[in-house]
Amino acid sequence: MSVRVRFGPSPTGELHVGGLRTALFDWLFARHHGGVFILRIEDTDQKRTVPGAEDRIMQGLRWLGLDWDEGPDIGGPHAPYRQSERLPSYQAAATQLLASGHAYRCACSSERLDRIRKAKQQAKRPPGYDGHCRTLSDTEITEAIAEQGGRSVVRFKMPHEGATVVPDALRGDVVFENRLLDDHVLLKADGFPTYHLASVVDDHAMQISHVFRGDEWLPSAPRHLLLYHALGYQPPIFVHQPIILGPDKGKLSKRHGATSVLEYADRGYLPEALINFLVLLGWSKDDHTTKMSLDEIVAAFDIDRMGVTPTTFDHQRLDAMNADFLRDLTPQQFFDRARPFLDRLLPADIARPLALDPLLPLAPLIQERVKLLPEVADYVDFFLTPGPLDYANAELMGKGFRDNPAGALAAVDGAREALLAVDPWTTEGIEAALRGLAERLQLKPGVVFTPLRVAVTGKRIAPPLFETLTVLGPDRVSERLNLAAQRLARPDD
RNA sequence: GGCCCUAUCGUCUAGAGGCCUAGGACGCCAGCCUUUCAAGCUGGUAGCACGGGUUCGAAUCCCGUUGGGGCUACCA
Repeated sequence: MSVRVRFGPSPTGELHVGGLRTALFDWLFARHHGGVFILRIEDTDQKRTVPGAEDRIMQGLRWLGLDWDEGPDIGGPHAPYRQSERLPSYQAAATQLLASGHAYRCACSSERLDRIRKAKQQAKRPPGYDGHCRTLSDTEITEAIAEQGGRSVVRFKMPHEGATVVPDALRGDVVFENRLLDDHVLLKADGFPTYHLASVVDDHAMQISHVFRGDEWLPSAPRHLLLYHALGYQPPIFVHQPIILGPDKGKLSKRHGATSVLEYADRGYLPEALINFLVLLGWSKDDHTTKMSLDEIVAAFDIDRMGVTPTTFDHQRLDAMNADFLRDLTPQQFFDRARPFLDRLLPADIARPLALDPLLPLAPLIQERVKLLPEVADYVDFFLTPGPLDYANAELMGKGFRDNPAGALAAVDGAREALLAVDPWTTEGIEAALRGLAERLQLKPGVVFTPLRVAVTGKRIAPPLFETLTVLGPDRVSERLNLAAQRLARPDD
């Protein structure tokens, strides 16, 4: 059987991690089996459809590199791939079900529906439609519809007896009592289908072989299965994945911070890290692998190693993974990725385009210090800024020279002098000179180096000192050291 | 309330009756290294929800309890 899977987001908002994980598994499964990955927009709810959402969903998928073989933008053998453009096929299916006696028209008003729902809830009976119109004769229902101003829906005629067995690829057969299922709506009054009808009709039309979806769909799976039977279709293989929980163990929602995929891009996560993290939420390669390239994942991915237990989204783990992937980048790749963030974050007085090439030697040192791309700004701004650095004198003294400007000044002056003799200007030469200085002053290196670090970077936390000085160059170093010396000589300012 | 899913360290997981005095990773703690911060290395902390079965033997199979989650729309 050829593998054909679809991701069917509904354009009602952002693509969040839950949906993304489903898309990822779809994509991986298709790629692993050399199958086809289809993007289908499920916009059957006119009221909730958000303009622009479809574009943003596609942007998110593209950012992750999840490319589709058939979709609304590129077409395909089963176009269109937007459900709002496939209305005739759902209407045809509804007509077929009406004719075969598997469905019936219903003219109940929403007021009546609300009323019976509330009554049933109070009576501790399962809510759901009571089947009022199911028993009406043709003339009666025609009359009722006329009374409602011509509005009607089409409902599925659930069997009152028996059970429906849903085969799930992850948990085996799941049994549902038919009598507990109500006559759900297939075709709404506005002529649009519900998810139930639309997905079944489309999955059949598009020859979908496997349906991956969140397990919140499991309770309605029997409805779908029964629909397949009623329409005479061969059902696909269902794979209901466990859902992703938020840190509070509830269903992941907007409340849990960045849930939109694009927001992860904005925050400086690498797509490869997000993918690696997400795929491990509900799937494992073996008993020890935690880091994989996309190719490795595609090669190893399959249903047999998917889990069934709900998983919690752990930001710390994502961050650690992102840091890990960041370190694997080459210096050039690293800056290429960081550049958009630096453009945005660095002060305007730094000329654009940013001259990052001279900093390339520092990249590995920065890479092992950041978890997210925006943090790079803090490690490079002092290399690029044209003006004097902004810092407090207390910073300059650090812990080693606390309330001791004279001590700090001695260190700075000593460094100025020691550095004068460094030629050529190399990391090794600088290190030798400054270590020599610390020895002469009979102070621990850390004590001596702190004022120097603050003088040249403006901060306590920075890349390693010697490399920083190397890249900064003798002129700027001496300029900054002089400024620091001046400030220390006037402790009151 | 009803129905469905589910239950291994705090988190993600390995485990498909003996290989388990339960393995890996993130986190956390300690030590080493050390010019700040990191990274790295070493070690440590911590778990089979509970109760019954089945079996020579159960984290693994069955039943129940409890916990967690989901669904219960003319939303998806």
